[in-house]
Amino acid sequence: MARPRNTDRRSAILSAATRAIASQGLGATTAMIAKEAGVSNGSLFVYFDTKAALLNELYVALKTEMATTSLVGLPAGSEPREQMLHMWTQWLRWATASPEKRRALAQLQVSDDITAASHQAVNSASSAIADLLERSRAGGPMQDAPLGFVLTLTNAIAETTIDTVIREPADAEALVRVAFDAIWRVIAGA
Amino acid sequence: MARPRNTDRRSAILSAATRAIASQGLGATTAMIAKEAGVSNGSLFVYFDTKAALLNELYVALKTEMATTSLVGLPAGSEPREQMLHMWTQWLRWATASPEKRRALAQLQVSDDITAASHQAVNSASSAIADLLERSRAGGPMQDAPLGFVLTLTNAIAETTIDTVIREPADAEALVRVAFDAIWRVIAGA
Amino acid sequence: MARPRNTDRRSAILSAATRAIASQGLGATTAMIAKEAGVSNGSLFVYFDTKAALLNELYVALKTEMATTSLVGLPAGSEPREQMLHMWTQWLRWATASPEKRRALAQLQVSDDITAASHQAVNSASSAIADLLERSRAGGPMQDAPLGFVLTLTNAIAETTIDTVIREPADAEALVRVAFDAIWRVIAGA
Amino acid sequence: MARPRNTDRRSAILSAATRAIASQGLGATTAMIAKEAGVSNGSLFVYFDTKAALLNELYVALKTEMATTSLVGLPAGSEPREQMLHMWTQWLRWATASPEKRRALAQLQVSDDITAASHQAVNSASSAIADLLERSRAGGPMQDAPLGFVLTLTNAIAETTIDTVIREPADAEALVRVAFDAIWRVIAGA
DNA sequence: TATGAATGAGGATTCATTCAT
DNA sequence: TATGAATGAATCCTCATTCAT
Repeated sequence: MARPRNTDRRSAILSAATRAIASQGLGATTAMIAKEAGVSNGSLFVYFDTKAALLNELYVALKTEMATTSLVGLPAGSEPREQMLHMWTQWLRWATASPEKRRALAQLQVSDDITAASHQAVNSASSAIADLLERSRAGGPMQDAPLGFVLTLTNAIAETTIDTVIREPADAEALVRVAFDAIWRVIAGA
Repeated sequence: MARPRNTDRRSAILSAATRAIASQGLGATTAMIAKEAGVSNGSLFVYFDTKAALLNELYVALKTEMATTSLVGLPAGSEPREQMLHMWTQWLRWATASPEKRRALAQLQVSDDITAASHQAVNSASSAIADLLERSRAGGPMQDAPLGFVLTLTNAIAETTIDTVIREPADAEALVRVAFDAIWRVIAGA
Repeated sequence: MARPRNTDRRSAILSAATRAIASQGLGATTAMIAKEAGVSNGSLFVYFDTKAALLNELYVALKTEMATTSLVGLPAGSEPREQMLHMWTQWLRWATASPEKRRALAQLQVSDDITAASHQAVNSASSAIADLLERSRAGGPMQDAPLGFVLTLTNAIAETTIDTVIREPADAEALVRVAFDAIWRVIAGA
Repeated sequence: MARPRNTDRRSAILSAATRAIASQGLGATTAMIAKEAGVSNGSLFVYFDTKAALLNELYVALKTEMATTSLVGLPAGSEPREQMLHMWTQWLRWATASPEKRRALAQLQVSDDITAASHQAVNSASSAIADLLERSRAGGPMQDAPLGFVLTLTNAIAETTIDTVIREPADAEALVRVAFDAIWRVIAGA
């Protein structure tokens, strides 16, 4: 049952789940999600074996989308700092343009339902980001730390920034610049 | 008169809740918690009106304990960096010594059951930390950012570090040092 | 499409509730009612949002049935006394034929769970009875009393009679006749 | 444990139960009642073995008080109608002066917790009333009906009247007179 | 005797999942 | 395939009653 024809329905459900989780948290019921998707209760289980399966798939989809979007139009030949800044800007654009996706993702990230496999899948999906990070930290104070740590760290800072911006969009621009400088200091020193 | 209300029981429940939440997540049932505390199902509700009330109290207790412990023996006259380092060390010591408290706290932090009042209570409990942060960033690149942002940012970095250390305690010492330098770079520049 | 919602099931639950309440009182649990109806615990809540909702619906259904039955075959052109006697006879027939309905109704009538709306709904359902009562008391000693009072009074006498008849069916016939005369004396004098 | 010294406490509890039941219905918890009585939870069970025991005792006490009060100052040598009128007046005075007792009694009367023994006890307590009723109906249309039936019937009419008066005290006086005439018509004819 | 802490058997309700149509 | 009715285990919480003090 895991992959029937109608792709629209699948994504309708995933999209509904995003909205439901953003507003109700992980406690959003499958009934709510189905209703939000304009689909029957039972249909949800035609497309996803389990609520957990839905959650995992949504997590991977959201995180992958985020990674992909962040890399769109990356200036190929530029310096790492330039590229990081580009990524950072894209990332924030995505998150502020889709606050519901961001909120849902934040919830999913800490859920016990997300399997190690999903976390793994996401990691490999963001290998391009990892590469960029690798190049950015070369010769810097973080060069000997585990790459995973640097990744998570960057992610944590980014998410904190995003959440602050979403909550108080007043001085967003300034804040975003300050935050990028902070990230760069973390990764590349000075 | 009557059997006096047993303060041990209260803390037994809080402590059991910590363990249960650390291992089962916020879905840990009141029955589990009561059993783990060696207390009857109904007794839990003698001490806490509601599961949410228990969660909130636990959150405040844990976070306050973390803040208090981090400040124990703070070298009064020293430079901000010295003091931050001290706090950082203490913080990590607490977290690594009590991984269950750390895990429970991580879950509680994102729970919808935690009221604004509890978050407020915690904030005021950690005002000393805020002060230290304020002094540390003076004249640095973060001096104009909202203090709350700097606080959350520091917190995020710390927690990421702690989680990594807990997961892979191999090169803990080195990692901790690297992470502190990163934090200092974020807050104070250079 | 899907399994159509079974109307029998609804009435099975209502009917089971009647029996359960007749024998156990309003404390009859939803579990008992569901079991008695040959339905799962959860199904009860598919048909009734709440135990209180079930109770209210049952109350209205029972009282309406009682009113309707009492009016079946009412001799249209007859004198009020004739009509009242007819109603009285039908009423008693219904009550003695369905002692469980009568007992359940007695309990529901005094329940705090029955809303004003339900009481209202019942009132309008028994407007034909009210009309008959109005005609019967015309020119009699009760002509200036509030109609609601006369209605409740009649109801109280009827129910007392019914309960006595159900408890001791020995001289039912005589008792019923005596009681009717009493009612008529109350309403119409002489 | 059924009858310890301190009579004040006993009656404090009974009185508290009256108030609690009047306002909360039979669902009033023993905790509520104890608190209302200014007595500890556990003490209630020193005086009454069981909640049901408390309820039964309260029922008997209330009903007995009602009967006794109704007979105070009964004009000894008068005609039955005169005596009935006196009783009726006293009864209504008691009920309107103590609406909480009346409300509690109404609830208790239909409770499954009240044993047959309690109902029996009440009957014998109101034997004087029964006597009066017996004399009143002599030679009338109710002379051959079971005495118990006539008693319950009278009671039902009285209670309906009381409830109406309590609910809408506007034309109380007129209503009370009309109702008495109705009762007398029921019992003694014309 | 008086207290109120402690108990644990329920009780109403929810919800992921199954299944008849 | 799509539906939504049906399920029943699981959950939080209540409350009469017991018992240590």
